[in-house]
This record gives sequence, C-alpha cells and structure tokens, in this order.
Amino acid sequence: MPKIIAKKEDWITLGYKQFSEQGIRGIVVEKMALQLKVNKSSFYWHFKTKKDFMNEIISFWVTIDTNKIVSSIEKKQSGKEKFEKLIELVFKKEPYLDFIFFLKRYAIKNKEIQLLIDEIDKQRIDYTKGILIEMGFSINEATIKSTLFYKYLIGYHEMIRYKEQSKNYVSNVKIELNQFIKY
Amino acid sequence: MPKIIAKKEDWITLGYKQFSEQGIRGIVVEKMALQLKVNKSSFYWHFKTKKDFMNEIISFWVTIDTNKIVSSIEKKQSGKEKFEKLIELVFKKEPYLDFIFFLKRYAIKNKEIQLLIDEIDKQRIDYTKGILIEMGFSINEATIKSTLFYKYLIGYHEMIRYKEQSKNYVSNVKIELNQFIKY
DNA sequence: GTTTAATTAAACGTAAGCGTCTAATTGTGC
DNA sequence: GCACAATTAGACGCTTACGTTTAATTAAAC
Repeated sequence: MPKIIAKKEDWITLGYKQFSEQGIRGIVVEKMALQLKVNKSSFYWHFKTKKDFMNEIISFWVTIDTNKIVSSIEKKQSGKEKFEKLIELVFKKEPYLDFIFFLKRYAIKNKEIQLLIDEIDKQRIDYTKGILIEMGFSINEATIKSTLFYKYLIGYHEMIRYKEQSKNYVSNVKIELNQFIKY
Repeated sequence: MPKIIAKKEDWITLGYKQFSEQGIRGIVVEKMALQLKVNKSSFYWHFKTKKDFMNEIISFWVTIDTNKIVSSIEKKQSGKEKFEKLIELVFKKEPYLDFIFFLKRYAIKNKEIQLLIDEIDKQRIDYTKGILIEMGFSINEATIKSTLFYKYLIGYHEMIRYKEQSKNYVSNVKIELNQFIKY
C-alpha cells in the first residue's frame, strides 16, 4: 500500500480554497492535514512557516486569478460582447472571487501585500476601462465608469454574501448597471 | 484610594470600538481588561460568555448607529441639502462605519444576526430612497438609485480600507456619484 | 462599625493551534 | 538488495485565550 503523500501543490490549492471561503481563520495547519490525510509535519516540510505558506498562496492567486477571467473574455469579438461576458463572470457567486476580499483584511499591517492588491485592483479596473473604450465611451468616461463599476461590484458581493444568489439579484444588477453604463 | 471598576457600559463601548476596528479578533477579554485596568473577572461578572457580550454590542450598535446619522441629517431643510449632508457623513473615513462590515463576517453562520443586518441595510437604503424622492426622483428611480448608492458606498469603503483618505478620493466620490445621481 | 452586597484579584484548568524534534516509512539509483 | 534521499508519523513544548473558582476588597445599608 503506497504511503499517502501531500504535494506542495495539494497544500496550496487547499489553502487557496480555505482562504477564499473563510479568510485567514480557514488556514489551520492541523485541520488541513486532516483533509489531506497526512500528518502536519508534511506541511512543515514543504513550508517554513504559516506566513510563508500564505505568501505562496498569494503568488498562486496572482498567476491564476485575473488570467482566468481575461482569457475567457478575450474570445469575444465586440466590446459589447466582452462587457456582457464580464458581467456574467464577475457577478456570479463564485467563492474564489472573495479571495481578494479576505486578503485586504489579512494585509492590514503589511504594506507589501497592500501594494500588490493595489496593483491587482488597478489591473482589473484598467481592463474594464479598455472594454468600455471599445464600446465607444471616451477615455474620460471610461476611467470614471470603470472605477465606479468596480466599487459597485465589491458592494454587490458584500450584499449577497450569505444569501443564495436569486434571479432577482441578477436582474437587479443589469438595471443598476444601466444607471451609469448604457449600451 | 477607590477601587478601579469597569461598568458594563465601559466594556460595551470598548468592545464596540474594538469590533469596529478589527472585527471579532479585536474582542479579546484579557486585552480589553488591560485597557480598562481591571481583571478579566470583571468581564465574566458582567457577561456570561463572549457570545453574550457580542450580542449586547450588537444591540448597542443598533440603537445608536442609524439614529446618529439620521438625526444629524434631518436638521437640513431641502432634499438636496440632506443628500449633501448624507454624502459628507457616510463617505467620511470613520471606523465605526465598518461595524456592519465585520458583523457580516461574524454572522456567517448565524441566521438571526443575518436577518438583523438585512433589516438595517433595508432601513438605510429606504432612508436614502426617501431623500432621493424629496429631490424629485420618481419612486422607481429612487428605488434603483438608492440601492446602487448603497452598494457603491460599500465598495468605496472597501477600496480605501488601509489608505489615508485623500482629497483625491473625496472628489472622485462626487464625480462617480454624478454618473447616476445628477442634481 | 458591623453586616451585606457588589465587584475585582489571583490562580487554576483546559483547548486550540503553532512549531520542533526524532524515529519510522517509502521510493529511487545503482 | 542496499544505501540514501524524500517524506511522514508521533510525541512534545509553548503560547494564547476562554472560562471557572475562591478569596479579597470596597461600597452601601442599617
């Protein structure tokens, strides 16, 4: 019978999931070890400390997060189609979308991570801005509306946090978006 | 020399402050006892458990929170003036505004508190809606815009979480609000 | 000023979770 | 099949924080 082994990636993907769903309180070495069915010494063989582990999770997130959404959108042709796809993806209740949310809380006393988050926020807003420009908005308009869009997105997810995502909510999104992005 | 005593209200106001700033992780009995310069047995004399303490803090918040803002706004005459006062108050970086934020996280597995939060959210949105109607928006418009306003407000605070609130941010608020509430 | 009630101090027990050892196991190259 | 490296098991120590218990203090009542 082969020995059960948890690879580094196993730890990271599980940690990524836990953090996305529960924040730093979800990252408990012994509990994760239980889930992976290994002893926690496996963890300390792969990672020096829990803090190092978190840093690896953050790196993991940076590489996969934005790319995942962007690549799915860029298959679309027109700006309008891209925007519709964007809405479909980012307003979906998907636990991993909360990663950055918890990360902001985790980073309260960590300037380095804060700078990273700023960069990701900026990337996302810029990406949206590009689509809006493709749709015919002026650079000025697109700048304002993309930032507004992003803040609205955050507020939206906060409001549905512990709710089922009903059709009601989705249709409200379109009505509310239409208040400031008409197309 | 009189004995140092911490009244029930002392504990609650400190707890309220701690929770607003750091969430449930800020509520640590022994650390609060240090701040109040008493032994933690004072805490356990006033409150049965930490959970009970949290419930009292939540009640405290419910009674003071909304009223505080509303009473300050209702001194104003016109809808427009009220709206401007509202903006001034709720976009200010004021730690207590984060209370509800952390509360949503605390309430993840507590239906009762979730219902309470829903009610508060609704109250706030309805209050804004009333002002918008006073300003001349139709009921329909006011309904949509007040909800949008509230989500935007949440996103705004999330974006400035670990930032100084620069004048830049404040002026952006007005520009962004102007995208969907013109007056 | 003695009794009584309210409130806190000091000390203890307990659990969760981080991190560290050392020994044991399995896989791999030769 | 043996030596060696990679990886995990098991046991331990330490810290933090919750909650309890009993004794001590102060304030209030009479």
